[in-house]
Amino acid sequence: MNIAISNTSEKPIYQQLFEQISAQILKGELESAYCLPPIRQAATELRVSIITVKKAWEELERHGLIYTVTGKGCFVTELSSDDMLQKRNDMIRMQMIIDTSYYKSFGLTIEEVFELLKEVY
Amino acid sequence: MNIAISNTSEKPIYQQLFEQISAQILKGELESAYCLPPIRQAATELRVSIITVKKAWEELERHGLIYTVTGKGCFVTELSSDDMLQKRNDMIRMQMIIDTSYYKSFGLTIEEVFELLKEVY
DNA sequence: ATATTGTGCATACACGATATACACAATAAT
DNA sequence: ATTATTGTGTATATCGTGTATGCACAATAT
Repeated sequence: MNIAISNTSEKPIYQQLFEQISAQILKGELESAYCLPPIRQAATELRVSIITVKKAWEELERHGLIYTVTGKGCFVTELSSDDMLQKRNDMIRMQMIIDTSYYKSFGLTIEEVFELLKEVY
Repeated sequence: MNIAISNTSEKPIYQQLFEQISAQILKGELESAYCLPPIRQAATELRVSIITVKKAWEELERHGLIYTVTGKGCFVTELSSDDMLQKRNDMIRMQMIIDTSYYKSFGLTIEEVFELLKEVY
C-alpha cells in the first residue's frame, strides 16, 4: 500500500486511490494475483472510511484491474504486457479527450499544444 | 452572450461561464471595452442564479479579463494581441500542469503523450 | 463454531454549488 | 433631487457528493 492521499487536492479520496493503484497495476508494480489488503485494514492504514476504500476498489473492478471474491479478498487481474499497455493507453485517451476539449475551446492548434507541452512536461 | 451551459457536465456552471467567456475574450471575439450584460439580465437569459453569474464574473476579473464599475457594469479589459496570447498560454499551461501529472503518474514519456494526442486531437 | 473478509444499509455531517429574496451603494437618466 | 439601473453584500434554503460510523448479513477459511 504505497499510497499518498492529499487532503488539499480537489480530487476525492476514492479517486486518488483508484488512480494511484491503477497506475501501479498498469506499470507492473503489483504482481498478478496479488492480494490487496482487506478493506477494513486498508481503511485503517490510510485513515479513511471503509466506504471510501470500497468505492476505489469498485472503480478498479469496473475497469477490470482487480476481481473480488467475497470472504477471500480482492486480487489483481492477470494481464499480459500488451493488455496492460492497451488499458493504460485507453485510460489516458479518455482523459485526454476531456483535457483537449479545454485546449480546443481556446483555439489552440495541435502544434501549439505540443509547444506548450514541451515547456511543462 | 453566446454561452452553452451543460447541466450534465461535472464542471460547475460558474466555471463553464468563466471558461467560455475567457476563451471568447482571448480569441478576440469580444471587443475591448465591450459591456457584458448586467448580471441580472445574464442570469435571466442563462436561466441561472445571479450568484452563479457573479462568481463567473469575479473569476474573469481576478484574471484581469474584465473590470467592474459599480452602477455602470462590467467591461472587457483592453489587451494587445500579445497580451491576449500571453494570458491564453498562461491559462493553458496552468491546466496542462494538472493534466500532465496524471499522464506522468502512469509513467508516460512525452513522446508517448504526443502519440496519443495525435490520435485524439 | 469461530474468525476473516466482502457486502449492504441506515444515519449523520461537511462542503460546494445553486437558488431566492432583500437591503445597500454607486452611477445614469430624467 | 428623484427615479431607474447596476453592482455588492447578506441571509436563508435546497440539493448532491464525499466522507465517516455503526450494525447486520453473506461467503470463505480455519
